[in-house]
Amino acid sequence: MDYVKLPKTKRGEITLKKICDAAEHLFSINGFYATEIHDITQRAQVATGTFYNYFPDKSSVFLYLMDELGRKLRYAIRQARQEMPDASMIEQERISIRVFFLFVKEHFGLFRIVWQSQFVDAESFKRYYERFSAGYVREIKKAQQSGEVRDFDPVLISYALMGIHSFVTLKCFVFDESEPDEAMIDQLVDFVAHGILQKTRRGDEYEQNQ
Amino acid sequence: MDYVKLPKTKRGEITLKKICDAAEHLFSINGFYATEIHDITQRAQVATGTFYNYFPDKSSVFLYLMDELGRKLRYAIRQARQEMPDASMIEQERISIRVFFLFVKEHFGLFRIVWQSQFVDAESFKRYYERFSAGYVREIKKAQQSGEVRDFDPVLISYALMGIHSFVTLKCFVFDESEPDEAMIDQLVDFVAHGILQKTRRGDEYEQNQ
DNA sequence: ATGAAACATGAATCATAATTCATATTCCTG
DNA sequence: CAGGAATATGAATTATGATTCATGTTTCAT
Repeated sequence: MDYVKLPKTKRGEITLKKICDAAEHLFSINGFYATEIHDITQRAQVATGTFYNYFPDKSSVFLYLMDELGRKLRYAIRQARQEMPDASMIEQERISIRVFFLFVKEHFGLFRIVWQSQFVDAESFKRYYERFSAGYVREIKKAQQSGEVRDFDPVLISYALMGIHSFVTLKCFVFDESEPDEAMIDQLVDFVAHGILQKTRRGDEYEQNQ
Repeated sequence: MDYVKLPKTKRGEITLKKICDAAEHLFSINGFYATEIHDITQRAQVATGTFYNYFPDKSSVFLYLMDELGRKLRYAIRQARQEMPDASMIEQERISIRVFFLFVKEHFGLFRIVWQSQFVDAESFKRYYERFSAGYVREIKKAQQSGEVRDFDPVLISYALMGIHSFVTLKCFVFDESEPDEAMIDQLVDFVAHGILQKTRRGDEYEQNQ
């Protein structure tokens, strides 16, 4: 909201969009430090100086993009969840995962931008995940009250879930350069719901370790 | 193994150690790009040029450290697991988590170094997690054969577990600047073992989603 | 003890890349 | 359609920081 100087004409809007698109692309491929302003402006087909009509400096685009992408993703997840308001927590989790992967597919940049942001601006990085966590915690608490979910620390679980999403994304999109299929999502949801252990003799093992 | 030119005298060994310690500290606080060679040599109390007696360039220390730390961590986990060779998979997982957190506490650098490495050298980054995953997969398969663990894709689960560890570390060590206690580890292990859902009516919900 | 190999030094070099700015062009309201 | 506001330009400035290198010191095997 302060990272960017918003344009006042149609032309300005187009230019800003071009710069943002170019920046998102380059940051996600090469990272923050390896991306030069010159690269961005070149890809956006504008002069170097034009960049500075919209952003005070390099970090600003980066943080602006992160903010925007995070906002869009949270919105997309919220929307998708609201389409199935009566679904159980675990079904909502399936929806979240699906939307998350879909979003990462569209905006591959987000993922790498967020991870790198901790070295660009630690506060923004923290804020990003805290916002996400907060949304999760709300849902988890609700599900705990309804008796669906057990009495874990919701914050802890929210980070565990985010960790699962992030690392599966890493494995599929980054390492394998493919994308998760529905069978994979099924497994993940099942894992989150019931854990990795065989279902037999379940109570036993659980008690013995407390 | 190629990142560093190993010293041939006692003095050289001491110097290399001083440089590595300084680098690990600075990289973990400020990250790769914000750390200058000059900072490292200053903290190590050696001249700037001395650095280049041991490393061909800046990325080399970084990747060397990552390699060493990764090796140490895997070794520590393997050792701890072997002390309880008859423990169940899930108890082994408890041990791994505990050792992981302990290691991060001692070498906070590792965590941030690894995360940033994807923008320094993507291959090293990938290799780091693949090595870790491989260890996990071995254990998971064993536990699947013994019937303890269900028939998930072991690779998928290995990344899910690493994600949980990493993000809980992030939350505790980085965001809260505290450290996970034993109660937290209990919850994590319980979550991994049995999932988040209430234990009642377990089979039902599970079937309906397949 | 000696001298060739190792190691240490830090000022100087060199390359890179963020940012500025004076000027030119385009927009759009009245 | 006039003219002030917006926007565009890209060469020049400036800062930064990695890397080199010629020179001096220390190590240690013989």
